[in-house]
Amino acid sequence: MSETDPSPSPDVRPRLHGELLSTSLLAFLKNWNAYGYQLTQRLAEAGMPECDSGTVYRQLRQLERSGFVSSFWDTSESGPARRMYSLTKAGEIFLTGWIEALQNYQGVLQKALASFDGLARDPGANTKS
Amino acid sequence: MSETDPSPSPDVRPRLHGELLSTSLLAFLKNWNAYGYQLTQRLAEAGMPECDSGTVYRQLRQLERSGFVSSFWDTSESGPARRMYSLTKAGEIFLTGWIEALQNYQGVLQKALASFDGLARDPGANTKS
DNA sequence: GTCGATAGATGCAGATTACACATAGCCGCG
DNA sequence: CGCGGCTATGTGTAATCTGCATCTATCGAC
Repeated sequence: MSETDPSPSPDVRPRLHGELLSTSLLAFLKNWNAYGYQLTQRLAEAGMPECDSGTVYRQLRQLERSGFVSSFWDTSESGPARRMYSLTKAGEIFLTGWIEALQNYQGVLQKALASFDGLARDPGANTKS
Repeated sequence: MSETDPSPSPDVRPRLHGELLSTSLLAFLKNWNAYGYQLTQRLAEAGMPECDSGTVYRQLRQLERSGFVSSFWDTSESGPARRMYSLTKAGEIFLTGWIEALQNYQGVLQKALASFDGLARDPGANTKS
């Protein structure tokens, strides 16, 4: 009971990044072409915590390297040139696969949380197998 | 339409790791004490793709360092000693926060996917601001 | 004693990240 | 005109994380 005090307090806030970030970008790019700055703002609005813009730009470049998005320079508007991104077919396929995997993951979480909810007994003698 | 051929073919399968892996472990440990080997198998059964056992062990040690789980050596059964893990209060709190963040993330995804679904028009003239 | 299954851990090369900082174009203001 | 601020993108670096292979050790069967 006494070790519920992690003095180093290591980042108790969940961070959404990695695949979560890149798939969010892909999702935004579905049905909508946008550039990095825009996506960064949109992500922040949507409630993504602490989205570093540098990371967003690098992720976009990597998504392009992976063939999931394509880009071109847009100089039609005033201001600095923008790199407009759009989702490719491969990106769409990847996104679909990810959403499936995510639903599976959620199912795992919920099943794990629901099992043994009130009856937690000997771990070695569970109902499985 | 012709660039849908990424020659390097970069891993088109979504991988669940990082926070997804660690939170799955936490979820399994809620209401259930277990050791690494068991969790690795459970994860694989649950459909987690490609769960490297080395990574699982390392994640567990790190979760312990973070104060989200605690462990002790269990030598009661026959066979090699097992390191039994259980969720701490901090781990529960973290897990709860993660689930909230995940639901938020899913909301972001779905909103992003739903917007402009059939009416994708000029990206510069969207309804936002 | 040897083999296989169980159980956990580590070394290493490569990838990924957060943070800070750098670049450049445009706008308004005095 | 000069200057600061906002837009927009990019990079350097240290720290972290990952997958794969490999290693140790215990036990039961033969």
